[in-house]
Amino acid sequence: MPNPPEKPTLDGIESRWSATWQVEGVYTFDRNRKRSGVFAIDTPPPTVSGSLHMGHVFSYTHTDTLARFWRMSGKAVFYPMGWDDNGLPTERRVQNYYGVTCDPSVAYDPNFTPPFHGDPPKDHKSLPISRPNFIELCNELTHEDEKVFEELFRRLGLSVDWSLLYTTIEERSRRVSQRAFLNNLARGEAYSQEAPTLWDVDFDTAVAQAELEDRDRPGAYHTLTFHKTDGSGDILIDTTRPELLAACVALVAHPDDERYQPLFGMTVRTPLFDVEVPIVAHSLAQPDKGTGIAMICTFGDTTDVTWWRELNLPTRAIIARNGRIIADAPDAITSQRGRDNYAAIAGKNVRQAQTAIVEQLRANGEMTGEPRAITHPVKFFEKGERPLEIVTSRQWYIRNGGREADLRSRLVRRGHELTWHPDHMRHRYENWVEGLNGDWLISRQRYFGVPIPLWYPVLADGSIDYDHPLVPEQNQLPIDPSTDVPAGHSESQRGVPGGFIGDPDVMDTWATSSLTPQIAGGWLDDPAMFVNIFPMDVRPQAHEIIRTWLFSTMVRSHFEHDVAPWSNAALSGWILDPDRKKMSKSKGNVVTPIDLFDKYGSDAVRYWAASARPGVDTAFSEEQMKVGRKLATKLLNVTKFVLSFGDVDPTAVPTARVDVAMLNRLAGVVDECTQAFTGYDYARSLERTEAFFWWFCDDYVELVKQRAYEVDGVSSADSASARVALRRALSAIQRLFAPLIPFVAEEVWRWWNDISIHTTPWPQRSELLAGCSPVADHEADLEAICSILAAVRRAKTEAKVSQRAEVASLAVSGPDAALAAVRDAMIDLTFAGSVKSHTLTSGSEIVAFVTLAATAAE
RNA sequence: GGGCGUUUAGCUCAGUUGGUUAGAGCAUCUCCCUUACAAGGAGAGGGUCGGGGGUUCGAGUCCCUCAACGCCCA
Repeated sequence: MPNPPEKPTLDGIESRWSATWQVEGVYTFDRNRKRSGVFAIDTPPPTVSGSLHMGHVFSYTHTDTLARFWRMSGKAVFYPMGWDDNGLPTERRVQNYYGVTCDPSVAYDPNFTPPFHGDPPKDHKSLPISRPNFIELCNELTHEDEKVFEELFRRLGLSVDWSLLYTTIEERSRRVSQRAFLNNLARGEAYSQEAPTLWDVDFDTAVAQAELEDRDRPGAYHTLTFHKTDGSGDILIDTTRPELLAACVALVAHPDDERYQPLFGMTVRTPLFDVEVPIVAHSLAQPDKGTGIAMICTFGDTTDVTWWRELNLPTRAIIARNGRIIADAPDAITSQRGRDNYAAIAGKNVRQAQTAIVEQLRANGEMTGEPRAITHPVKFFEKGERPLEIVTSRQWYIRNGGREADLRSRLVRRGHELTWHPDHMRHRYENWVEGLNGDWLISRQRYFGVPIPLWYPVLADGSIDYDHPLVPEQNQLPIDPSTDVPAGHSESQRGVPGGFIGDPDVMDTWATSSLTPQIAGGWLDDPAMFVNIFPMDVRPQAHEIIRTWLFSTMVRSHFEHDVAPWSNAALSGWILDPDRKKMSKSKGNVVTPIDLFDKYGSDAVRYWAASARPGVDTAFSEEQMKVGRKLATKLLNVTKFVLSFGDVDPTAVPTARVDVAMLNRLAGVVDECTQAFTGYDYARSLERTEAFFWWFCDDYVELVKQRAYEVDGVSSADSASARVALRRALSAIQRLFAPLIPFVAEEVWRWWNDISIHTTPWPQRSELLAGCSPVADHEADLEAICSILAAVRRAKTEAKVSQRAEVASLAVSGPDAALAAVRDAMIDLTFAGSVKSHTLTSGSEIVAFVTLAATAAE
């Protein structure tokens, strides 16, 4: 027996149904289902050290609607959650929160307590602590942050199976990450190399190409005078980095540049340092930039690295990892004045060095004119504050096609195997892969991360043999080579000749998060389940991390499984503020999701999110949330109305023309929504459902209400038709809304059902129309009938009378087919419009003449 | 500089393979307390579909071109 409450309300439905879903295990993944019966989602693990914002709410809602649709469609949905707590963002947050820094030279203190828990005073000088203490704090704080995240996502109504939760630093992830790396190593896909590396001097770590960004920075061209060694004069070059003059190894011009063609092969002497360098030709030199001839230094930018490599130039590095000029001058500087000039910049940072060099150049007359200010793009680590330098260091790489055209094209083809939502996002992937210019640098000189699981032999002379790393046993994983010991060795051999030393580095966060399908899916722990979920169905994510997360996941899967890790990639758009700017903290336009849940309800916020087309940047709109709340309220009320007739004979069949027509229209909506969701277009499904729903409430329900009530003059058969049609429609409508506004859908469903709507099958055309006679053109029928209803309403509105006012006579004329439909619906039109008498006559166009009854006031 | 996207009503956006008079919501205006719902309902006004050119019987939709805005990559 249906049991709607006396006063339906949206208050408290989130907490009530969240709790019920948890208890009933509504979202528990059935791990016995075979691959064809599974829909598997590679959920993005949010960075827990960051804050929760509307962007999360927005994109995670999109994924959840898909999960719910497929679950109702009979799939076992693999929908895990993960927390990305690994890596630099967590380190930074821990430093700021507790007022500490990690110093590996400090000894572990088992009784350590941090000086602060949040908001250290501004003048606090951060306290150096040991690496184990630091990692303890990282784990402690991320655990707190994760609780807040889980609370938000539960409140949002994500249908994740929380028993599948993983974090990117936990034991399982470290094991998967190290195992995958060792597999890459064994197959020759990972290698270490001493090479020029992009280096952040503040974070003191190498960074990868994918983490770079160009930022426009002010700079200045300085015109330097180089002296031809044959004494035939000087050459002027423009540079923005005169401080690297001591690192100059050549001058370069374009091979087609007629101005410099005669000089190729000659040598010049550098200003200040008197080093003889060749003049070389390379097509990357830009004739229209400055004087058209540039100095090559080791290393000022990535072009220098290319020139150095392709032209086989010597190395004269002068910048240390701390961003300062190293103490010892390159051997190539031999003149006394050169060594004196170098001594004047040694130990300075690059800005100070530039000032000093410019002074020296001026004093020696080797700079022409004044520096000319320009703005130019400079490479930064995306999280960094100072320009990257390039230093030479030993690092680990995973091949990604950046150095092999063959692999590159195979990875491009892998991208073609995906269905992209929206489709044009495929170009981002292709552009990125085709533009790679080096392999993926995965080692980071940091602390909180998955260690590179290797040791190296220390040779008799104390040098380290990087070419023959010692590899752990698989059952040892995960290891920390700074505390664990390789097989056949003892701790006493650490760091001594004839012994070993652990790799001090950790892997980049992406090197682990590129394995989320393997971590969440149980690659190592639950291979029986893994074959049932992998390759997964969909990777939902933000488009700005196609080059990092999506691509790196593709690389790992390509190597490990020789397959694309998913069949679909769904790229979410951004949230824009009402001025079409990307929402950000600094602009002060960020709204807290919890406040919006409190204000409008989770369903209303989801409604706003689900209204956005897949992949489209979307304006933040509280107006849309208000509309969503209205919709939820309407669903409560109309459900109460439909259920107010008590039990309905399950064998009853709709017979009235308008009832069958309505169900046919709804069947069409069901088809459209099924098709839309199958194509990942939750927004279209919402739009179609919603449009139908408002028509259903405003026209259909108003038409049949009196008949359903079985007021005087209505037969019980006609009444039964309306009641069963209402009931069938209600059931389908609630289920169509369930993926989108799951709380209110569950609320109204449970008024008359025992099982959760979210595990109830998705509606079907056949159930709506079961037993109904076929109709020729239900849309024409509905349009004819509703046009008469509208005409009656318009007449009353224009007369400024109540819609209850009586119609003395209604004269309808129109084509026979339309008249037939109107005739069959006349009982409804009569009650809905308070029509006292009517006539139906043939005509060309359907048209109604409405004569209102005289009222007492007139 | 290369790639991609967007441009439709005051605002936010639909408009699928070209096909009646281009739609919705919000906002505005008018009216109505009708027993599912006033956190509601009925109705109205509002657009040379960014500019220009072309293909076609027919273009918001296809082609060319220009412009503005945005994003990704150099």
